[in-house]
Formats: sequence, C-alpha cells, structure tokens
Amino acid sequence: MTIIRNTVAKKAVFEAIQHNKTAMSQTEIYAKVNNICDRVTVYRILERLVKEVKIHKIVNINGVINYAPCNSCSHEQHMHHDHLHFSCTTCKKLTCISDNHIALNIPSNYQVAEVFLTVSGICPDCLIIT
Amino acid sequence: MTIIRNTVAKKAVFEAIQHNKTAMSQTEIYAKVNNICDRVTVYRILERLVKEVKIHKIVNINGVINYAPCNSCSHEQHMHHDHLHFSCTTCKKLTCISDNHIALNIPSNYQVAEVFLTVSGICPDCLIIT
DNA sequence: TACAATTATGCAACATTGTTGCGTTAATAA
DNA sequence: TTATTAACGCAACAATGTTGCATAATTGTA
Repeated sequence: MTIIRNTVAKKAVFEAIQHNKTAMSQTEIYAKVNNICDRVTVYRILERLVKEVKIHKIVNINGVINYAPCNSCSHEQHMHHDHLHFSCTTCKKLTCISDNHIALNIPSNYQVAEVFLTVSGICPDCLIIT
Repeated sequence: MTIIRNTVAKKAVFEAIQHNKTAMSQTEIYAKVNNICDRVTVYRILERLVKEVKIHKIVNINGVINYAPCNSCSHEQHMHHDHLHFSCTTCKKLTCISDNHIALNIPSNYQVAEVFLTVSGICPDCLIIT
C-alpha cells in the first residue's frame, strides 16, 4: 500500500482549484501557484487528486481538460451523478452550473462510469461585454 | 459570397466519416484517406464541413476532438438537439448512441448554443476482451 | 530528534494535436 | 478556354500532455 503525501505544492494546487468559481486548465492552475513547482509536477499532482477523488476532470468544447473541485459528492456518489457544465465559446471558461438528475437510455452492454453533460454557448459575463 | 468547392480530398474525408461506425479523430481520418492530401488540409476540410453542418465535433474524455456525420438533423435542428455519446476509457473510441431529448435546467442568463452529453465507461467491444 | 524508506519533484527531452503564413495548384463560372 | 479565387502543400510554430532518471523532501519508526 502506498502512502499519500500531502506536499506544499499539492496543497496549493488543491486550494487553487477549490477557491475558483470556474473549472481551470493545467495552464491556469500552474499560473495560479506560480513558481511553487514545475509544470510537470502540476500535471502529476492533478493526476493524483483525480485518483483520490478530490477533484474531477471536465473537457471543454475545445478539448482542453479542466479541473473542478469534487465537493458535495462522496466517493460512491461521484461515479454516478451527473455534472452539468457550461463551456463558454467566447472566454473558454468552464463553469459547473449544478447537479442535474437525468434519465438516460443507455444500452445495457455499455458499462457506464461517468456522465458528463456540457452545454456550450455564451456565459453571462461575455454576454454583458457584447 | 464565397463559393464552396467540392474537392477530391473533401469528398474522401466526408465519406470516411460517413462510413464509420464511431466518431473519428483527425489522426484516424487522415490515416483513412492516406496520401490523398496533407494533414493540414484534413484539418481545414474538417473545419469547413463543420461550418457547412455536414459533420459535427465531439470531444472525447481525453480532450481529443472527434468528428461524426450529421445525418438525421437539419441545419436548424442541429443547434438544439441533444447528442448522446459514449466515450470508451479503454479503446478511446467515441460512439454516437442515439438522440435523447433531455430537459435541462439552465439559468436564463446563459445563452445556449449546443448540448453535448457524454457518458464514459467501457464499450461492448472492450468488455468482451476483458 | 535522527534515520530509513519511498513518495514526490525538477529538468530535459519528446510526443501529439492543432494552427498560421505564404506561394502554388486546381475547381468552377463565364 | 480562361479568369478568379477557393483549396492545397510545405514549413514552421504553438499548446498541451508524457516519460525517464537523478535528486529532494515527507513521513513512520527507532
């Protein structure tokens, strides 16, 4: 059994994700914990936090992977609840709107792990500017 | 007004996408139309086909953009119907399962363009192997 | 507190995916 | 058949993510 270490960089990365309104990409996270560690380390920390189910991955409509805190969901819930996300085509920000419970009709020969629901469009902030 | 040209490479790319069961990435599409054109040209053709609403983009859970034919949906429908996709964590293949009509609760200050519904897990083919 | 075990890190180098500029080629209308 | 210009090829670049390996740092235990 491996021992999980709570390093300075890991704490910083986790807090950065927790205190942000929108989901962040590795680039944004790296910028926020500026100089605390190498960029590769950020990738490895994110990988570990996902494995520990403290954060989760969401892909925005451009294919960039974003990370959001995994509050309000226990380990068991995590695998089956439905995330509703908004991916802004203007500012590229990814926002978790809420948890929606959606009835899906998935053939029984598919083994479902997670459900991602992403809505693209223009977010309130960008609508104001335009 | 710009004139749309139907080139040899464009036809080949479109047919490759249409005749495939699963959605394909640029890399897979380029391999399938082998030597017919440059890799950059494939990107540009895909961009045009999306604009012409002949194919649509879907992002798999790893952030790779995939392309699927846009059958059974007119230009107007396209922007508003809900695509149900399965993204396999094993083989990375992206499959369109069906069109589901889903009731979403999106705050009115968000301007919705498209809805993407992706389910991750293990597809039937990979379940057999394991 | 000091030490040992091993997790986590930094650096360098690489892989993949996607983009841009520009000169040339080829599809289409007249 | 020719003119117009959309589409292409090539080269170079940019962004994102990955791997290997030597070194540093965390944590349980003595």
